[in-house]
Amino acid sequence: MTSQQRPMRADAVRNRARILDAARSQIAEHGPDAGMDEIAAAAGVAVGTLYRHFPTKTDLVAAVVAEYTEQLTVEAQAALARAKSQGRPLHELTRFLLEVIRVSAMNEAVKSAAPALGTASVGDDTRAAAALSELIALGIDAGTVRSDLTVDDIYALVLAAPLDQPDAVRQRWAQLVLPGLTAIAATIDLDAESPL
Amino acid sequence: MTSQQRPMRADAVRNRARILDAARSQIAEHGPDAGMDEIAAAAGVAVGTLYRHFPTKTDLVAAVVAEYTEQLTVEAQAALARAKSQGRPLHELTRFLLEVIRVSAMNEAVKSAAPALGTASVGDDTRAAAALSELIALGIDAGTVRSDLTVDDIYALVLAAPLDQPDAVRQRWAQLVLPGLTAIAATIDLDAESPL
Amino acid sequence: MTSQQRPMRADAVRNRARILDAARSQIAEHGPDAGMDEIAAAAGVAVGTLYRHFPTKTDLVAAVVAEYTEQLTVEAQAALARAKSQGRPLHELTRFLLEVIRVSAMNEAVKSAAPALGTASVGDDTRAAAALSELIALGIDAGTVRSDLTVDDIYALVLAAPLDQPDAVRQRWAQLVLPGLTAIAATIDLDAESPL
Amino acid sequence: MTSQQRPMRADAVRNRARILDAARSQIAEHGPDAGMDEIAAAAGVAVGTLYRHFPTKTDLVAAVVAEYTEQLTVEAQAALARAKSQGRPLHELTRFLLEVIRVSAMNEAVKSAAPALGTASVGDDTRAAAALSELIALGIDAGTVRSDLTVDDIYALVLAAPLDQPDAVRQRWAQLVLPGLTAIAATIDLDAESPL
DNA sequence: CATGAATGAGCGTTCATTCAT
DNA sequence: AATGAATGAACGCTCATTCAT
Repeated sequence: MTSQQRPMRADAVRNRARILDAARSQIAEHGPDAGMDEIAAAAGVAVGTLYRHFPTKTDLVAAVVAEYTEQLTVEAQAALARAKSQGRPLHELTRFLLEVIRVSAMNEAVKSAAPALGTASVGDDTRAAAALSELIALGIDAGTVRSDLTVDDIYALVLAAPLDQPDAVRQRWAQLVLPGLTAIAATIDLDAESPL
Repeated sequence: MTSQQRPMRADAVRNRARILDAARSQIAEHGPDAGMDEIAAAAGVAVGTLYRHFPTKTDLVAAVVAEYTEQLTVEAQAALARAKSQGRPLHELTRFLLEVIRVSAMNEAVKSAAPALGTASVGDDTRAAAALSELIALGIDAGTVRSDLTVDDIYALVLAAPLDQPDAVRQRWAQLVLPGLTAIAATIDLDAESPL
Repeated sequence: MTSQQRPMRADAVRNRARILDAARSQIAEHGPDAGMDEIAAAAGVAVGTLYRHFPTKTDLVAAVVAEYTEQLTVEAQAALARAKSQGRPLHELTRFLLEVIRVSAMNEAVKSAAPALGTASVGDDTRAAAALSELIALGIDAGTVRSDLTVDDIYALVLAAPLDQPDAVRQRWAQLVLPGLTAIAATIDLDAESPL
Repeated sequence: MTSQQRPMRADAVRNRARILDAARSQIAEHGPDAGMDEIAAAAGVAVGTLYRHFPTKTDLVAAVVAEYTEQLTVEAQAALARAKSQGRPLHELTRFLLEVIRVSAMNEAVKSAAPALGTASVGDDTRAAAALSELIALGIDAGTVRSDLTVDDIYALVLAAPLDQPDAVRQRWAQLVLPGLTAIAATIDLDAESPL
């Protein structure tokens, strides 16, 4: 996949990276309507070069999204590894979500741009899903994570996070949402209207 | 704001309503890129007429969003009224959020379109804010709603709801998120890693 | 076909005509690669106006070609009418071909552009075909036109005429080719190598 | 012209031939818009190599056309040689034209591409002209070829032949056109409207 | 010398907005 | 007041040509 028949030329590699950086920041700044010419200019290359690396705009956005999901995977696997070695799976799950919304801030517009362009959305990465699934199972076994939590729940929360908001808003969002992942949350009766 | 210098002519009123309906459905269907010509055609008027009522596309989208926030206001005031007459503020708050995500489903694309166009976002309606503020206060007094909850929290959650997802996803989201609004949620120590 | 639901606005009619004129001359001058912007500029309108009248370049070229085939039809029908009233069908056929190559000179590049753009080619007009068919029949009956001549032969010759050449070349071409349409031509034995 | 200062390297010779073959087939298949990259790929070389041999696209097309005119020359000289040894110059002239339209079928797109690119057109080859001139003179002396026929007439006919049509159409075209080259054709009075 | 990545003017087309009718 | 034709900047993309490797 990432291997090439021939190694790419050094300048081509550099240009590809610069284009991806430029695309990420331009899309983050101007939304899905960021122009290819502007992305190219921001990358310091001509449009033709951009198109040599990414034949269509959809391809370019897909590549940016892929970079982002790769980050998710790395975070998920690291969280699982820590939970295995040090225990505390709920803590790791919490930390994973906080970390995700942190790194996602720059990628928000990218994420919202993706569906509009027909690109596979965030959350298709099976390696990330496997790691999260195992992490949740550890938490449920430990009795700290609510027993009906699924990987899809995590993805839904990530997709619904206010990633484009300032850090304070995102932190507050986490404070409101994270309790819902704990074992105790499942026991709350919202209709009881009693202080518990 | 909603008052006019002169009463609008009957046909102008009708045209305005038809344009708003058309705009809502076109934006919902085709996203923020719905064209002014298509909206005009769907409304059964010419573009020129559309521009007489809404000088720019941004104005049109703002009007659609305003219609939506008006709905929020109505819901919030009804919830407050019920809480006052029947008690159970947490229940009403919960019900409000569920209702909001229900009516919002049709408006999701509209909401996502708004920021892209520089329109003031959902949540600026002071009447809704007043009602919610009072409702939250009732709940805190009753000891069922978490004591640090604010109106902005509610707006943040609404903005972060997966409104464009199927009903099942939205219901699940509510199950995960609503516990975070209760008094007990504030007592959970996410780092304790104990079953509580 | 040429009727409209509503009569076009006067300026729209004028613009359509100017666009067709400009398209004909630009395509004649620069070949099928004449740019839409240049055509629009030559017509004194903006590109958008051009696209309002002709949604794609193919449509524009098709319209230019249609104008040309309409001319062919008129010529063919006039030739038939004269042959009926005055006799001399071979003379009329000859005159038709000469007239066609005369009016075609300006349209040559257009004709060559048409196939390249997927437009139906010259020669699809059934009214012209009907008139020519009848004209040929008259000539064969009179014993002056070769008895195996068909309408397709005429079209083939028109398509093969050196329309883009100067008038002298086209006249010479006619001198060489027209004898082949006569009854006597069919009697020539090219292999006999005798003076006849 | 075809001589070189230094003999080309063996691989350069091979590359030049492969490029010309590729150019001929690509232009024949995709028309004048065949891309330099595609031609290079079809030739199995990189674009840079293509440009080393032919500094511009026009040069490349000119070379393809030159190859074609070389074929014409060979045919014309062979026809002349046969007419000298065996007599029957009209037969040879006829055969030459039939042969030309046969070999030209593959080159039609090339020919039509040439003018569009500003390349000198077919018919500049003086060796072919000399042979044809002599051949025509033989035919006039024999009394079988029309006495006013010139080499330019032949070229005009070749350029105007429906080379891109199926074989049947081209054969029919020959049947219609060849009589016009005979001595007898010059005697036909198109206006007489008599059966001769 | 060959390679193929980079260039950038130019293309066909779209669409928010303006203005003559 | 409504109409819809006209505007033109901007878009995604192509391709003949150049030049670093």
